[in-house]
Amino acid sequence: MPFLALTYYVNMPMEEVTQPNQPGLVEKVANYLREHIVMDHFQPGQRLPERTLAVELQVSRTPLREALKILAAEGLVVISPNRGAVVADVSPADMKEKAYVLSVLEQAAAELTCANASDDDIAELQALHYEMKAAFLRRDRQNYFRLNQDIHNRIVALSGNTTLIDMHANLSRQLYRVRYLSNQKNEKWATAMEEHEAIMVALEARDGERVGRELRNHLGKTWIKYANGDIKQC
Amino acid sequence: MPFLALTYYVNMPMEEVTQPNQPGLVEKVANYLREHIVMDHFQPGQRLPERTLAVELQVSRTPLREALKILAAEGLVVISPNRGAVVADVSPADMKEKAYVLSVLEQAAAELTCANASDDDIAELQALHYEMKAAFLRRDRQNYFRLNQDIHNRIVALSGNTTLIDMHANLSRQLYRVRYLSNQKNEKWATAMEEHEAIMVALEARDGERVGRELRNHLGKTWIKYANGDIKQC
DNA sequence: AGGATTTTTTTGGTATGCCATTCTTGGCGC
DNA sequence: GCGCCAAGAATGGCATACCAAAAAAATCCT
Repeated sequence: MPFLALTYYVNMPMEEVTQPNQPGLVEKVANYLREHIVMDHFQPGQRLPERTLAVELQVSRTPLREALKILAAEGLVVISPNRGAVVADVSPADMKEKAYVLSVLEQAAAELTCANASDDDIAELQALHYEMKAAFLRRDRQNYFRLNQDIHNRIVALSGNTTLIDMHANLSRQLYRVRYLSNQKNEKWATAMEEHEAIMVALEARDGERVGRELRNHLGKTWIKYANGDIKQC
Repeated sequence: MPFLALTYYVNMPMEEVTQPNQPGLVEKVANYLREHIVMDHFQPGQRLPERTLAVELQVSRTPLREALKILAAEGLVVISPNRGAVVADVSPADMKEKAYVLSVLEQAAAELTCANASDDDIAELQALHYEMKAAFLRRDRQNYFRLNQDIHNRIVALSGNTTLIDMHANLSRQLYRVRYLSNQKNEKWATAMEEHEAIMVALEARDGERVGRELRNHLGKTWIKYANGDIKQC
């Protein structure tokens, strides 16, 4: 049975880059490969031979190739001419790079959100924040993670800048695994929670500059530090 | 003769997203379409039928389709399931969005560059800056534009963050036409030049925060304002 | 036996054909 | 005359076949 629905991941942003009303085969294949890559079921550097993969996924080479092109444009695989596709290297250095850019994007989004969001939007963010705090107090890492992602994504979504939103979603996908692992073994959970509190306070005050700064600092401390360690230690 | 080498554009960043050592047919097609799209030889919203385009370009549908997928991932075309590809809308609103994100990325890059670049790198930037000033004094818009782009791209390149560099290059491509037109008819050329002077001074002082701020302000004033006008007025 | 060369095999690149879906248009009924 | 429905035409989606290039393996020569 191909295309098993990977239900064990939580709140991964999918397919914001294009808007396929009814996903075709290429989208399915792309999603499938994307999930397996970001969940590290494929080793970085591993070759992705077209024919064997095609028979495994029970699809033809054509949609597979198109899916690989998409993934290449997203930076998840690297295609060398006449050499085929390999899973892109996800070295700690790469993750740090991407995390840095992500923090920059979220900072910028936060500033826009402070300027543009309605009071109801802010209220909803606060509601989610308190839900997350509840999960924190219950030591419910799963829901904490989900709500945390939701809050960050919403802050970006509220910016109203679709370019920003798409780029953020794309980077977010690529960092999903690091984020997930970071959440599982983050010893400074309480600190992260405090930082979130500060972010929400600044957000309520609509102090865009401050929200952006807190957010960037928060992200930097949470992931970049983690990416310094060996990614493979899972 | 297909694939005429569009030599009339200046210093457009091409193909930083992937690194095809020897460009295959798909890359050629993608480059060709990309150039024509950003140079506005295709109307936004115009359909891109596979068969007719394939015969025009004298290639088969397969590489064409793959090229379109890449362009879709880059945001230049929109592919609807069973509806085909159309040139992505480049409304002033879209351009403003992209320009904003670009300014954010350049700001972040500038901060990294101030921290990481060697003195020689800074010196080279200053050299380019004075070349550009020379072009300004000669009222040589063509070379001014080229050198201006070169300086901005180098500042980003010196950040050392390849993710940032790739994203910047991608956005830069999409904004190429707006930038070009803006350069052709920018009345506040002297102001832009002054801002560039300020940027270089801050860069020499390696004041990352100030460079970033000046840069973002500069970009905002130069393009976002222009994007407010009717893009079609060319 | 070792290395270089040639042959075989694997793999990616491209073209083409068939099928499904969608758009169009002509005809029928209201 | 207007609108709806159906049949045909156009178009995209997918599969397959063939070709070229690169990698691997076997053979031949030294």
